[in-house]
Formats: sequence, structure tokens, C-alpha cells
Amino acid sequence: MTELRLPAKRLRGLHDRLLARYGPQHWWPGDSAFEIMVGAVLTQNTAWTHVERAIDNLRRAGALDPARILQLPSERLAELLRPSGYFNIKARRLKHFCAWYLDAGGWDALRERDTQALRAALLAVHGVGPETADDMLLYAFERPVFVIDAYTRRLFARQGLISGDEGYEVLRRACEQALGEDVALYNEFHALIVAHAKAHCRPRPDCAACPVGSGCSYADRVLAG
DNA sequence: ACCCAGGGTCATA
DNA sequence: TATGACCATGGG
Repeated sequence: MTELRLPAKRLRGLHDRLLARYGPQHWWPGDSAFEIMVGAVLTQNTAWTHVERAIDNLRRAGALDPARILQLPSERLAELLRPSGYFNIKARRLKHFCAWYLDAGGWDALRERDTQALRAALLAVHGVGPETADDMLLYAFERPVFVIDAYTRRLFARQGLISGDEGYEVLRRACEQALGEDVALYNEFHALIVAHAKAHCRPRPDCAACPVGSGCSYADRVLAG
């Protein structure tokens, strides 16, 4: 396994500047652990505002529940999920997840499992990849798992902390090792990175042109201190 | 009209 | 192992 060491001070410094700029984010939006996990699936490559509509559709249909979701005809479920995009795929993925969730004994049973077993089980669910699993582990199960997403990779790369082509697991372990086991810190850090991306993901009048994807040189320069 | 979103799977080489 | 195609709506 490739080792990667991250400078803890710079990592914490970045978090502190983000926190000072954007304030506490109070993540994850959602009223229950199950709702958080549903949101984690639905937000795959999708803007959160669109996910909210799909979740609202589920709630109004009385279907924000694993058994109810499994009972819905796939076409009906896809219809409810339509605003979140990829609705056919996500309908399948949600059903796979709900089947696993109930088969595993539901929340009360799952919450007793240790983090490594939970993570492996989540990754075995069709449609749940590393980021989705880690969203669930951190924000629903409140386990010390650092979430790596495209924003994190881009920002860290542009901060000169990483090269950017590291594998997911390498980055995750490096962040966890540098920051120590801290659920609240992981929670806030990832939420702040998303807040930063949302605030500056597109060129603005006060931004120089963005040389890397949807990154913003203005924001990164400010955060560099 | 274009770009892209809080990814993951599958086929191909 | 490593790219590429594919999924699909809706906001900027």
C-alpha cells in the first residue's frame, strides 16, 4: 500500500481558514440517519438542491422508509426520483440499498457493527462506492471516516498538498492519519470544502479565470493565506 | 447554447 | 490498471 504523509498543520490551517470564512455548516442535511443515507445515494454527481426535491417527493409519497421504497414499482420510484437525475439508475441503487438495510436488521442492528465491517458491507451494495459509503459512515453512523470527493482532491492539489492522482484509499488514510480520529472535524471539514466549492465553483467578476475545472484561483489564493 | 453537479458501474485494451 | 461510455435533470 502506497503511503502518503500529509502535513497536519497545513491541513488544520486550511480547515480553520475555511471555517473562519464560511462558518459551521451543520451537516448532513436530513432528519434521520436513513434520510441521510438516501441522500448520499441520490447526490451522486448531482447538485444537492435537486436531491432535496427527490427526497421531498419520497416524503410526500410516504416512501421515506426502506420497506416502502422496496414496495414501490420501479417506474413509480424512478418518477419520484426524477428531479435528482439518473432516476432509473438511482431507483435501482436505492432498492439495492434498502434491501441490504432491511436484511441486515435495520438501523439498530447496523449501528452495532464496527466501522470496518460496516464499510465493507456498504461497499458490497450495488451502487454504493467509496464516497457514498463514507458519507454514510461519517454523517449517518458518525464514524471517524474522512470523505474524499472531487472537490477535496482538487482543492488539496491546488494547495500543493497532494499531486491529485492518488487513489481514494491513499488519500483517505493520509487525511485520517494527519488529523487523528475526530468525527466532528471530519464532518465540518468536508462540509466546508463543499461550501467553498459552491461559493467559488464558477468564474465571478472578482475571480481570475479558473485554470482547473470548476476551481477558482481567487478563492484558492485567499485560502492560501 | 454550453458546462457541470456533494459518483458508480461496466465494457474494453 | 486504466481510460471511456453511460446514466439524465436542471441551474448558472
